[in-house]
Amino acid sequence: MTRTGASGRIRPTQENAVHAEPVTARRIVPGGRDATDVIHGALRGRILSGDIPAGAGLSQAQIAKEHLVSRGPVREAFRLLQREGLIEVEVNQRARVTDLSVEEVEHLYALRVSNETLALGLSVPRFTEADLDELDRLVHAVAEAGSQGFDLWEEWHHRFHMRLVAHAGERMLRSMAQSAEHTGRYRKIYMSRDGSGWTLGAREHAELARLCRERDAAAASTLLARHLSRAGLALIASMDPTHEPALLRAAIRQALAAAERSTS
Amino acid sequence: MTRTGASGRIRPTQENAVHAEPVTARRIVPGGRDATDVIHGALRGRILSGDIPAGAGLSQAQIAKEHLVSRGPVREAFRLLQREGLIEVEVNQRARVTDLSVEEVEHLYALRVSNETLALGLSVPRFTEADLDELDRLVHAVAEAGSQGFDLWEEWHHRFHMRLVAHAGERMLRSMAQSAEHTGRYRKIYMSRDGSGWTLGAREHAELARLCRERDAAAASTLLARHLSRAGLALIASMDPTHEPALLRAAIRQALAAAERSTS
DNA sequence: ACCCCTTGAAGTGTCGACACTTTGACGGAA
DNA sequence: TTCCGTCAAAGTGTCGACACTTCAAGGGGT
Repeated sequence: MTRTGASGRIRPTQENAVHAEPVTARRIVPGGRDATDVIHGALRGRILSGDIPAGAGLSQAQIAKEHLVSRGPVREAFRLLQREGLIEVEVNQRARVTDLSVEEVEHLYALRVSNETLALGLSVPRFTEADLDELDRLVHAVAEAGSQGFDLWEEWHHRFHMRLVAHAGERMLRSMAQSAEHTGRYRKIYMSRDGSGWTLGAREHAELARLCRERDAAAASTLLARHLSRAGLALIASMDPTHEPALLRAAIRQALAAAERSTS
Repeated sequence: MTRTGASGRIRPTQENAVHAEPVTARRIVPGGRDATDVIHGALRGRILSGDIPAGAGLSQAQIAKEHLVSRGPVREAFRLLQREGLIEVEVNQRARVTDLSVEEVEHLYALRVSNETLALGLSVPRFTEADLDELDRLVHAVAEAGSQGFDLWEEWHHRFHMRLVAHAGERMLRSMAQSAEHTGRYRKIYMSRDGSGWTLGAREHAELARLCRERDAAAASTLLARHLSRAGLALIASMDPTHEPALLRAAIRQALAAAERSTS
């Protein structure tokens, strides 16, 4: 391979991307992507989509060969994935894709319910007209993407939910995005694709957008809490019907109590 | 420097640790620390303690020289710090220590209030006798450390709060620990060391431990919410008296409403 | 005086090489 | 047969080297 050299930003050669990551054309301008970012994104996508299953082992050498880079950037990408909780790394051993337990999925949803309802309460009074229009557009995009496979739907669905809490500040956003992505991974594996969940979700999305436009923070928060908790409880039940999601139920109670109180 | 070679776990040579990280003897056995971990820990400590101030630039080469390693491990440590939000990195430019805005501090506290009260509610019924004894011990340790400088106090204080929510699962714990550490950084800078905050905090810690022992989840959550929110509001006020912490107030309302409701 | 260009030092991204560890297969002893 | 030591292959942690980028200081032309 030709030496790319320093800051050796990866040239868009045909040979790269052996795994041909579709890479949904995110932010072209604001901040160059180095090899680490490319590999991190590729692996993250493959893990979250289930392409690389939980428990699988990842070898630095192999990933490096697949992407035609040396092991340096791969190691850095691994560290990012490790921090995100997507892989586990022991010194001198191959990295392994993490396998979330029912309990962890439950906790992830509890965090989502608690944080996203909170953030939504803050966001509603701050939405601009442009935000609200964007929300409506996303509602339609999600509905349309629903007929074109899970991955695309998940992508738009995720954007909708992130937009909903966009005014909560970058720090909270990152925290929430992380939980949301993790749950997405398991949704794909456990949820059936053609249940009533989709159409029901679509209706709730539209309703959420409407409540935001009416600046009804309490109602919107309540609906979001129900929306998330129903999805979470269904996912948990499909993973292990005997598991009793105490924390998630507590989070739901907390969110509903807060919304209810804010109306009075 | 002698070649350490592969898996080249850093030997405890005298020459290493130019910066003589005191490294509070954390987990000696479970998982060897490689160079990246050592450097990450050292830098994290120096940033959180304020030794390296916000806005400062960090050069890979310089850090590498200080720790007598090559730039490889330093780069990996930087990735970790970046993901934790402690430094910002642009391609081809030196890393810079992040400077949190009042708003971000507020959001961090909002997350803490929301998540930690939730987690405490789950933990209270699950505490073992050993847990409760450990809590009492930590209460005393915090009080004692209070007379020995901020850093030590912060260390024990942090452990107390983490113990309080220890039964919430590793995933939630990590999320909360991160918020807590960030806020700690700013507490050191902005809070006066010898105010009433310390003794007041100590009394509340003891009270919290007592409520846990009595398995009064609602009262404990309420107290924790007040404890955190008072600290947060004071810190925010000292950073920028004109800032109105809407989100934090919302989080407090949410937490209190949830606790109140769970009693009825 | 001002502006542009060169230039060199400091710094970054990446690579290939080397020392060491882990793993699993093989073969001999019990 | 089962168990344990041997040993090569695969894999990991780290290093020094090189290509490239950034940035600020200086010098020449206008």
